[in-house]
Amino acid sequence: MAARRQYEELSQQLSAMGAVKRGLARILPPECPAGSVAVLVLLERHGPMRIGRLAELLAVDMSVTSRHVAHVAERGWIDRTPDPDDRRSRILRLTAEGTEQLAELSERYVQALAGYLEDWSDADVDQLNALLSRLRDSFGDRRAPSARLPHPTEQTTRTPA
Amino acid sequence: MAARRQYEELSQQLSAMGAVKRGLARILPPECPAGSVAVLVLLERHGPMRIGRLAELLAVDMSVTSRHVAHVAERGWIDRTPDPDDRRSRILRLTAEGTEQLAELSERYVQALAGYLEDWSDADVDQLNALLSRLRDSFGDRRAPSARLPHPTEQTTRTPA
DNA sequence: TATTGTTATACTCTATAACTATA
DNA sequence: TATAGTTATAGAGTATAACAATA
Repeated sequence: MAARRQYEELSQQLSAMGAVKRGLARILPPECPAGSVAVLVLLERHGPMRIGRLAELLAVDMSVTSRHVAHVAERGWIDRTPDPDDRRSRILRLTAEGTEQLAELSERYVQALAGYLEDWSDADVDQLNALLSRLRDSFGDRRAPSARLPHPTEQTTRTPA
Repeated sequence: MAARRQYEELSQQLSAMGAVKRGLARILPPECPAGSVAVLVLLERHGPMRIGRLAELLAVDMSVTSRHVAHVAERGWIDRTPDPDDRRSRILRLTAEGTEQLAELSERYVQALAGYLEDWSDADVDQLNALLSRLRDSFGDRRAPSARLPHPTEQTTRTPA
């Protein structure tokens, strides 16, 4: 349990992260906004999955996920095959083009970060990664790359009907 | 200079911060979205200023700042008095109502963070604050609470005419 | 002419709610 | 009836560009 002043500063720091995110977003190609990147990355990390699972990992509503997925599917970066176990669903899978796009994106991110963070040590970056991962955990987000124990009360990311 | 894998993870962590920001945004009253909070906080920390300076601190375009400022001014949280030195500008200043609103917001943030981060130590929060501050610095953002040395090449936050 | 600020327009990301198809 | 997914609509945040007033 930390002090009031620390929390005030943290809320400031978090709201200021917008500038950092915009800095990273600027390096993306116009056809591939941040939402698309997130879809591609999660499909690579976790393998093929249904849209509901993806929404959970993204920690956004399924309706949002549906639009991001439509965007990347239109560009051929993923395909959607019927789920044999449940015909309401389709299985999302990265295509070869998607994998290629992802490699290109990763290259851009790494280049940009290497430029911005040239004076950061290995340990600094590790520490920041670890703290951010823990922060997301504390906020109840269970997205990669910090997958954890499944919770007994699995919350849905769904608009309540 | 860190390794490729660390940069890839960091870009992931940063994009995942959206969930944390949404978690914090949900505690705000409907009349006072995050953009308004940022304006109020900066006016409290830095004192009265013009809109151009505020845009710089917010690290967003002046057009965006103008809208946020209009929002908080309409609600009486700031006032705008003509700048005697330059009649194109007005000086933005927190009102008593604004200060009150800010106290209420601060309370909400602290409560929320204390809840989310109950198992974080003092030192953990300090460390995260320090790393986030440094991260913003590395991305060239000069917003509070990590004000630093002024740069000789003061970049504008302005749409290029 | 250049600068400060405002406004119009457009785009991304998000949530809520209504809807379709299947379970 | 309930669930998986889609679509329509709305709102916040942002940027670009055109504009007004002043320097």
